[in-house]
Amino acid sequence: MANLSDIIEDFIKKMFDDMPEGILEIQRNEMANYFQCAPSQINYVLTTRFTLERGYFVESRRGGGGYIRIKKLKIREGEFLKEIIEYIGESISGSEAKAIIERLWEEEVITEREMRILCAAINKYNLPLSPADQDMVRARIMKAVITALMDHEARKGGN
Amino acid sequence: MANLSDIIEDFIKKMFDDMPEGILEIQRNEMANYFQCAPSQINYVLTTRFTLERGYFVESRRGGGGYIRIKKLKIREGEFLKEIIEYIGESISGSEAKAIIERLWEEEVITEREMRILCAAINKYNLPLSPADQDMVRARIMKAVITALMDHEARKGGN
DNA sequence: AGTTTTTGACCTTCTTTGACCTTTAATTAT
DNA sequence: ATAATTAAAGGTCAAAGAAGGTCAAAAACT
Repeated sequence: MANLSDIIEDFIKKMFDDMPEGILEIQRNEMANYFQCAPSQINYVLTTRFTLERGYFVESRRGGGGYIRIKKLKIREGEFLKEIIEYIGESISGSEAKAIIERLWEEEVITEREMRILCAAINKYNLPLSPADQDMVRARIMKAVITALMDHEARKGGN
Repeated sequence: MANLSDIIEDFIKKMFDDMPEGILEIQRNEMANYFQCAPSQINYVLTTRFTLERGYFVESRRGGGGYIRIKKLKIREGEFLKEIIEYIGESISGSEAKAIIERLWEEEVITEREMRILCAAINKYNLPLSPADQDMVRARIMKAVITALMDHEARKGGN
């Protein structure tokens, strides 16, 4: 984990621990200065790690007194899994799939054990197919599993 | 006598001696440089020697700060799950796979939820491939998942 | 002959940097 | 007071850099 983007990502995520509201404001230049990097690297981290699919919403304002505000989204039980299924679509890369699985765990939709099961099932070394087929099969597996989870929840809840 | 691939294999395996967690990270180019070989030879060694069947799990990431992570799976000898993996082999039909999953549930190796997750993952309707490929991919997924479960249990159970 | 290993050319993904741009607030000049 | 200017943010985009991946042909074993 030697790259700066990951370090910045972790740093920001830790800042959320002190923010019970789940809303955080940062100054781009201050942060860039702290990490001794180009300011645009902060944007890079935000656009690759703090996306909607990963459960964050980013707003900002320029000019004097400007800021970047990052909100950690609270999931809406009923629609959360449905949205993820839509996001997955027909094909998904290994790294995106992994991000989704991690998010499901963070949101406590799946257990750690289940996370491991899923990661194993979609790992490219375990899917001996052409890259394009891998992405397609991965999307199918992900959607099937999430659908199964939804069904399970529904049955439990409705009895 | 020993060819380069064997030497690299041994070298990597020795590196595990210093890693009590059984998780190792290497740099492909660094390693290729050390052994004065083509970088792709490292991939060759990984795909032929560090497979699930041999008890390893490989993940990687490209780009700056990229890496190849090799996990030596912790598996207790003589475990029931190991027999199942052998039984699965290279290819398995949907009905056989389903029977195995149900058996795992009956033996309380997996929860009901996990059973549903697995059944969804290996269902033929979710694997848009030729029948032969389906059976092969299904076997891979089953083995990967069972291996992940064994590793998870072994790590949890205080090594 | 058949299988395994080795090599190399070419590809994809992810990160970092920098030059240039836009928006907003604060200050200054009229 | 208002308009013009300056300062203070943040934004964009493309190029360069830093990994790792793939595939098939050639070479070396058995």
